[in-house]
Amino acid sequence: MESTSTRTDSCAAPPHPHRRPAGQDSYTISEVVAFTGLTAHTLRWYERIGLMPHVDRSHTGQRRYSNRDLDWLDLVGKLRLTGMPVADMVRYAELVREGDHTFGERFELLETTRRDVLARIAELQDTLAVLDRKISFYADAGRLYEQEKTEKAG
Amino acid sequence: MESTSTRTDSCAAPPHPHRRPAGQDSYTISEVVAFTGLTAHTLRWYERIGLMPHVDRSHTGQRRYSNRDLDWLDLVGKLRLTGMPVADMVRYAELVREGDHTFGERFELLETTRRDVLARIAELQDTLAVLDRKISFYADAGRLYEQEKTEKAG
DNA sequence: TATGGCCTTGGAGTGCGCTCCAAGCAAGCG
DNA sequence: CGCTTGCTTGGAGCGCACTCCAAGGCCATA
Repeated sequence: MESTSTRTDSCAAPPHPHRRPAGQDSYTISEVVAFTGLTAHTLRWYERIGLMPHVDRSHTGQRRYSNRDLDWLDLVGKLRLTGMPVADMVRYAELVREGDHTFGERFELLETTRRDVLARIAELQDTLAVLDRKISFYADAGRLYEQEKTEKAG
Repeated sequence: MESTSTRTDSCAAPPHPHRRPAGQDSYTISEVVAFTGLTAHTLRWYERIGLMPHVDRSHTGQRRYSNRDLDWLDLVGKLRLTGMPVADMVRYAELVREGDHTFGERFELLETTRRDVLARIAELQDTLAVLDRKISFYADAGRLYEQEKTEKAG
């Protein structure tokens, strides 16, 4: 994925149960839809905008995805969850296509993303604290409300 | 904010330096822009779609925001960071307007949001792990690359 | 042979969250 | 008075990330 040389990215992904072994890894678009949760429209759109490396075709011109493609889609899915714009992911894909001399730039892009993710987690934890305070306020208020009703009734 | 009764939400916010004391809390839209980072367009749009409680007006019809409004905007800002759709925030605002009998529903909405935020944090930490693996891969690859250059040169 | 299912394409459409525009009003200043 | 600044409004427009459409090809089964 990251490398066009023999030195490939061996740190890619944990094993997936539905995957076929190397050599027989040829999935139709609808299989990939089932695996990833993306729509076929989105998969084709990713290709159009340059977010996918070249995808193999059958003799009738239909897409045939490889394990490598699935790995890439996993990464894209993760990056998408961080809120990274698609344009930035396309940039990363371009760097991968350009070869090993872009290692440095890829490194920096990932580092920046990492910092963004850390900041995002911090923001969310901040928000969580606010939510927790509000939730316990409402829990207390709810108890008081129930109590008042009982007192009025009794 | 949460309550129309005397039992108000006392757990709202840490002190903000730029705020004026109760009684003199009357901010123009451009002041609120400076405080919140939102645009005036967005502030007016929030009002149009029902995301703001009623905002005071000056004798000439200009908006005058209160500390209470700023607290509300802080909360909205936090919820926005969680990715909560604006429509859901509008729903929450409606519940607040409807009065104390919606406490239960507000509680549930916040609880659901809390769970979403926890899930989101977990996703991001997952992504962080992937990024860290890739980053260390590129760090190693970069070192190897430098070494090769040196060997060729030497 | 025909019917259905799965796939192909370029291009148009959608929903969200803003973002901006045109036209106009009120206040302050030289 | 004219000019600038800051605000008002309804409605149109924009960018992103899809999402869908129309029209058609290939092929297996009845």
